[in-house]
Amino acid sequence: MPNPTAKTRKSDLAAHLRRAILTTALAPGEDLDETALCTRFEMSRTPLREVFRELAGEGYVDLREMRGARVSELSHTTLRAFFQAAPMIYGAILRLAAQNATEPQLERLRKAQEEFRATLRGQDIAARALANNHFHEVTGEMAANRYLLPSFQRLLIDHARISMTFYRPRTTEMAENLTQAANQHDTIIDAIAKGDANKAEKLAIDHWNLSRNRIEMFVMPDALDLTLSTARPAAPA
Amino acid sequence: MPNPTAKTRKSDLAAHLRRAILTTALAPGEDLDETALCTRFEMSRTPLREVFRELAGEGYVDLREMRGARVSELSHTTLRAFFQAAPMIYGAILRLAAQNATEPQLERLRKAQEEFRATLRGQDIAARALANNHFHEVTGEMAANRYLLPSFQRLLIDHARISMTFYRPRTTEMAENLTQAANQHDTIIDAIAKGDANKAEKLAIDHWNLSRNRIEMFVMPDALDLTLSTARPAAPA
DNA sequence: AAGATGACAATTGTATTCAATTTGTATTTT
DNA sequence: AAAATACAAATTGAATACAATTGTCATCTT
Repeated sequence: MPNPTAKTRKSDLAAHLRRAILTTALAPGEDLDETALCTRFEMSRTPLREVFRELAGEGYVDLREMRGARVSELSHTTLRAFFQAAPMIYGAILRLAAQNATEPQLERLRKAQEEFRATLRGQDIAARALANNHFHEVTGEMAANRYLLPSFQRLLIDHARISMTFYRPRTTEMAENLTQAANQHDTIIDAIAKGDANKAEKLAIDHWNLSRNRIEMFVMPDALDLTLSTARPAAPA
Repeated sequence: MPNPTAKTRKSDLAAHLRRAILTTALAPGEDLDETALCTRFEMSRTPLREVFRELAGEGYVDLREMRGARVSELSHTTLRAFFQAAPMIYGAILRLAAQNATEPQLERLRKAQEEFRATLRGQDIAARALANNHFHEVTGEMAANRYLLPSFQRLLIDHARISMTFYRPRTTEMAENLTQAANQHDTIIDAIAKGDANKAEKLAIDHWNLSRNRIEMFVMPDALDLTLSTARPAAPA
């Protein structure tokens, strides 16, 4: 073998791009320079462009005719679609996860949660977003439903990016919110381990409601704008 | 322009493959020969392989390392996942469609339904599957939710293929079942036109239950195999 | 004769080259 | 001076040539 890295260069590049996009190191809408990445990862344009198409299929990037690849957009309007779909999809994912999870998968979920908690003690919000993303990806695997997975993974991509955009905990209130999320992860693990599908589904919905509150705290710093949220329960005081 | 077809060859190939896969002219699991398709569509391997990756992202084909592309599998076990996900996703799609549909979209939906009814009078089951597929794709557009769409489109792919595999109406009973499906399409159009989200969601679930019954009529000619469907209402006598 | 080993053929992946399209810039025209 | 057009540079798409991998068949060994 002439180059020991030859075989993994493509997956390395894909992994790198995924991480960079999830952490918004590559911002939504940013375009990706083919030639720059070619030199950086020491490969020709052909395999690189194949990686682009692969990532496009997963929802990480958009490909435009004769106009190159760019990181998929994260517009204001997609937030609405996001919170419309997220509770339902994730409810279904956790319901199925509770029904189908294997012991090795559960072990990996516990480990993912451990690593997520570790990031709570630090200040690296990118690491935190990735750890949280990984936790949820494991639950997606557990569900083992090829029809739900593509939607779920798109939700996870944008969830990570929304986190990076909005969740920079400044107040103690928001820090508490994070701890609460971690606690929810624990109860989710518990429900899956017990095979309690109904509880798992309910916990999923709670988890996303918490997420929504956390975003609303940021998007609407005070209760000035009442046109968007009419009759919702107030964020936890 | 040296070749007038040059620009559309890729989309032509993609469209051809999609149709062939939906109608099972290309059977699930069948491998796709690169060189054969290259000569058939008069293009080099580079753009062809890009089309493969594109279709892989949409769920039409599977790409295996160093082992070529093949039409995505449709195993017996996926049927279970299919009917677990379909009612929920399609319920959500029709709910959103009722909320968001525009008048031009409604017009296209009515036209799609007309064409579907036309296929009921003929014997071309491939044309029927494609027309039905198109009807549902329009509803997917109406929903305009980028998170739900990828799952929905995968469901539609396999729904078309399952139709081609199982729904060859031999008995009058099954022909009636098809007419019923067409009638449901009409009521769905009505609910969307009126913006009745609750009704649209309910109709979606009914529609898939009818689908499931139709499949069960075929998969289980008599009630011998009870491991898959335990306590469900019997198929319409 | 059965299994293993190695060479060859077929297929897939990558690099390079060439062509077509877009974009930015400069010049010309009004 | 502003706008429009033409030209050039940069970027993207496709084709061909080349390298690496896999699978098959034949031969050799036990």
